[in-house]
Amino acid sequence: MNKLINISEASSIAIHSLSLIAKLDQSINATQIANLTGFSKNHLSKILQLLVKHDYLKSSRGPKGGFVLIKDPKEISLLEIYELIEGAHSDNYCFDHSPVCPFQDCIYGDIIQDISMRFIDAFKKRTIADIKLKQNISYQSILEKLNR
Amino acid sequence: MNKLINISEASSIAIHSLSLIAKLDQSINATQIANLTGFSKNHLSKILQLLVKHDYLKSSRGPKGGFVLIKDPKEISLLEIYELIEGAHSDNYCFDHSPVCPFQDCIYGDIIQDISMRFIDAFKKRTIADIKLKQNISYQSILEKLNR
DNA sequence: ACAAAAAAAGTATTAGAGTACTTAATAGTA
DNA sequence: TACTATTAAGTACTCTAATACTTTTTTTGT
Repeated sequence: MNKLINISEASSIAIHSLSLIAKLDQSINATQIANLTGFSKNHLSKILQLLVKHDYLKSSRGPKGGFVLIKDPKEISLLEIYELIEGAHSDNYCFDHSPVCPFQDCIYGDIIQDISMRFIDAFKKRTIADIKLKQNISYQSILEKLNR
Repeated sequence: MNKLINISEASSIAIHSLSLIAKLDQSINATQIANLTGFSKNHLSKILQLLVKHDYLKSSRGPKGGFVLIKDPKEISLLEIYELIEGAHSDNYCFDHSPVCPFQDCIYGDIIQDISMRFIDAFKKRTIADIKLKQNISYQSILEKLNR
């Protein structure tokens, strides 16, 4: 199944992981995050490395190691994470092929600009702190899972 | 530059080509379309083949060969071409990894559904006939270019 | 010091899009 | 009727980005 919007598994992992880590006041390791979210541990690890390198997370190695958040989740927008992973994006859908495109305006009409704008707006406003755990999933129940 | 919306060069070629062919009452070949639009002739040819196979175009080989439209352009929506090329799309951005995702609702909020709906609506309404040539580009001037 | 755990770094595989090349069909011409 | 040029159709290759896997390094508890 093709996706209309380009959101790679990589950015999905980044946003999920940050949200989860933000809810905890102790460190959590890659295996635990993978178990809780269902992403592959390998891929997840790679993304977490990136988030460490960009100063969203602090990592510690060895037994009892793991990751903690070192930024205020209210200050982390989905957009900045999305762009960190996917790179900056453009809403120019002319493929730069034709110096003399014979068509008036963009053949797609205004829709591309319209929805790009909406997406960016929404992802700029929404922060990691806005993402909530299910109500029946308590901090307690997560900790229990971690220790299995 | 990454694109927010998944529109491959392939669907762009399909929509551009159909629109151009729709404006002509004589056949036009792949080289000519490539010259007018700036797409690579190779890629373009491949896409035109697909459109022939799906009964949007009729092709003829040999000298004076080329392509003509065999459907009413008012009846061809951008959506059907888009989906023909890209495949059916899904707006499920849960990557199907976790049977027990710990998050409430979708972490992205409602934005994905919202803009998917807008996109589909717009692409369903807009047809090949709606795509206009630039005002200063006449049928005549296209024909001139064709014969260079 | 040693062994186990964990992150980090490096390597390999895969899938899809786009490209290049080859084959088959057609029309004009002599 | 055969020859040649032209054009679409078909096939095979390449390149890249995303994801998966493996090895190395660091750390901690005994």
